Amino acid sequence: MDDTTTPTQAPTTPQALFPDPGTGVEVVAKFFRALGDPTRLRLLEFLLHDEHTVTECVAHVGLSQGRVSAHLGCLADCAYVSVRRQGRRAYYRVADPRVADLVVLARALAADNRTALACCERIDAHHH
Amino acid sequence: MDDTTTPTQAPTTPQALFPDPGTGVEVVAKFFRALGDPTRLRLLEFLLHDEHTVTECVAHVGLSQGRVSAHLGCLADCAYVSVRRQGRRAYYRVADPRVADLVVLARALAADNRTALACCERIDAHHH
DNA sequence: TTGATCTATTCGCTTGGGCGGATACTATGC
DNA sequence: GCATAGTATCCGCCCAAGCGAATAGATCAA
Repeated sequence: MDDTTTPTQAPTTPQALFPDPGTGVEVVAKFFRALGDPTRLRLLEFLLHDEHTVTECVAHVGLSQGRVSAHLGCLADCAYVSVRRQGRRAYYRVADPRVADLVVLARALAADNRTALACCERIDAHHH
Repeated sequence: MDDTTTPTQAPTTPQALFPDPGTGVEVVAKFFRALGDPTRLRLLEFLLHDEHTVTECVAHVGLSQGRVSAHLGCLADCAYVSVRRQGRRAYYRVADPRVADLVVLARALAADNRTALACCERIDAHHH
């Protein structure tokens, strides 16, 4: 699905910092935010290795089926994962190999500063 | 899935997927979450090019001084930026060159799927 | 068909965290 | 000394979004 009617990029954003300023800060922030939830990040890393059904993901993260389904849908919306439907099952997997690069890079950075990160109370990885 | 055949691995986390599984999912998610806010992402990209004082950042994003200071503190806690104090001023800048790589990679991925991303209502980049 | 299984969506409930405004603290200038 | 500029922290307010439970569809098995 491509927006053939619109020109190459949106003329609305006032900043021209990056090669494609058409993708606004809001959208990129939303993209990052998708990985800002521990459950979704755990699911994504689970799907980096093999494709899995929703039920398998539920068993892996231990949350309610509805929640897991919504999280997977979110990851799919953000194109972190793709879905393959077969019968009544849905098989999710990581679509783009660059996703793994992104996670590895972030993990490397986070690991180098994990002490300071863990102490940061301004963001409290909200979980029980 | 044959997770029943669990070979002896990390005692705390059930997954041994990455070189450093010691850095938990919670911490990495917190790391991503720091960039999940449009204001912080805008500030980070502003600081990718040159170092800037808090006042300059306030002028750039147009929010209250207290908010901007807190955001910069958050970015510093997560080691995205470093601070240099001189007199009564604080100069912030991006510390690690890998941070630029991370942003560029994420922007490339987000740009490739910006249409779907923008339509994702499960995450509503919460901003007026 | 009927019933079981698998997935997606909706609904309250609750909390994390962004916001401005007020305030505290420190360094410079007069 | 006092005033001002620059920064950081605190305090309510309020909404995005995570959670489980219930429910709705859709597919397979008998």
